[in-house]
Amino acid sequence: MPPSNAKKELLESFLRTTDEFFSLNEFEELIDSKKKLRIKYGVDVTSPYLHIGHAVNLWMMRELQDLGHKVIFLIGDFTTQIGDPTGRNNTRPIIPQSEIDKNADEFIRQAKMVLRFDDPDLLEIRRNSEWFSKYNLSEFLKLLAMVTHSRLISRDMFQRRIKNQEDIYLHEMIYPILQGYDSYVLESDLTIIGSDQLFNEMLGRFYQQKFGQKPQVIITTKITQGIDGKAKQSKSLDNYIGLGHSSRDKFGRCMKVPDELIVDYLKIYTKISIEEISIIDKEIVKDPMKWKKFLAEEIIKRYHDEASATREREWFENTFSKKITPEDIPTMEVVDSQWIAIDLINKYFDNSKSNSEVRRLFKQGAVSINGKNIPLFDDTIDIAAGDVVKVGKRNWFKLNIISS
RNA sequence: GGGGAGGUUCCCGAGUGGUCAAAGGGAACAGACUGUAAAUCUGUCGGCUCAGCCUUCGAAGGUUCGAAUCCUUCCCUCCCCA
Repeated sequence: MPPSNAKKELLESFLRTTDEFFSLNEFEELIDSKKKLRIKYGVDVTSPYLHIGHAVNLWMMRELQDLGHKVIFLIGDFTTQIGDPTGRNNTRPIIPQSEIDKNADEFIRQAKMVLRFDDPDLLEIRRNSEWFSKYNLSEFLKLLAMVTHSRLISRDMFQRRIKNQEDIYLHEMIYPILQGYDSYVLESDLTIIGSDQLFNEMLGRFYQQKFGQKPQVIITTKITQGIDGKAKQSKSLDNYIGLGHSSRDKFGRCMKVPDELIVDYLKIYTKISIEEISIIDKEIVKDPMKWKKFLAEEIIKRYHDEASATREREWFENTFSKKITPEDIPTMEVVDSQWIAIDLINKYFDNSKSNSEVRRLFKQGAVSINGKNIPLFDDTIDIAAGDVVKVGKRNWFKLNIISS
């Protein structure tokens, strides 16, 4: 039987962002089976910041949703109490339940930018405390009896710690077992993950087989460097484009991406066709900025809309290329029309910067009013309503004088 | 239980009695340059009533004219042995 068009399209689309299938054959079988798939999407809600890297996985799931498959959005509220040791060279702090709930809400708010949450046939929300909080010890021991110690410590991360003579706490070793068991409980057919989760999800396959279930297919996705061109995107390095960022920030952050990364970003983070990207790849040296803006617009279109994309591009061009003071800047209301320069700026920053820091800004020539540089922080200046103050590259505000 | 190493400014990491607000790197910020919030270059990067003063080097005491550096106690982290 020749592959259907839909399947072909799906595979092509998936190949673009897939690192590895475990296995491709099994995946194709799943698609061919015409079965409504259950896609496990397990979430660690330690910190609720989704970036466009996470969203790569979400978009793949969204594609499956659009074909009628169902995402099981699994909040790992129980396992979060343990803390996933993945990628950590030290033990993760444990966060309280109230925090977990709050984070889960925020997480969902962001995931909604990609996944459909509106149809219970396409998405259901579960929590693994449902089964683990009342799980009994003898059952648990049976689970443990199925896995050997050497299998668990074969994990690269554990190996690293052993090599460095660092501690491995027992609950950390249990974590993969619990995550794996989730797959069995949810009868997962498929899960789409970062490659760092591979070991845990492989245990899912293991347990499913042990319990007579068909093992889930695992798809790991490609990872690109962060916007600083270094490590992968992360909150702590602040080198990510977050789903929670405003469209303006998304645009700016895209512009921060090193030129060399533009093509990779187009491949992974947009739906621009591969053919078109290969043309861009050849063109790009001539005018990297043009294509970086293009990338930024595409990304904003994906999470917001076309109008925002255009608006932010224009804002960026006007503000940074043409150096036109933007229209939509905050207004600061003041009473007096005569100020010591530094007091005015301090008022704007509202104690978020120290006096020394603000003085430095003056010294470095970062402060201007209506385009005229104010070099001395202790100058007395006369201001009028409508005056525009600029501090550094990205801070502007307008003055409004109110009568007391 | 025994032995050893260590806790330095946002991060990494030098510094072992004065020349230390503390090297170097990273991050960040500013300026220049640029078609980019890329790259590159330069500068800044504890606080203040700022050419001076004040507070920092896990905590508290002590020695000294003078301590991040020496001593004492305490707290914490890591490693080894049993």
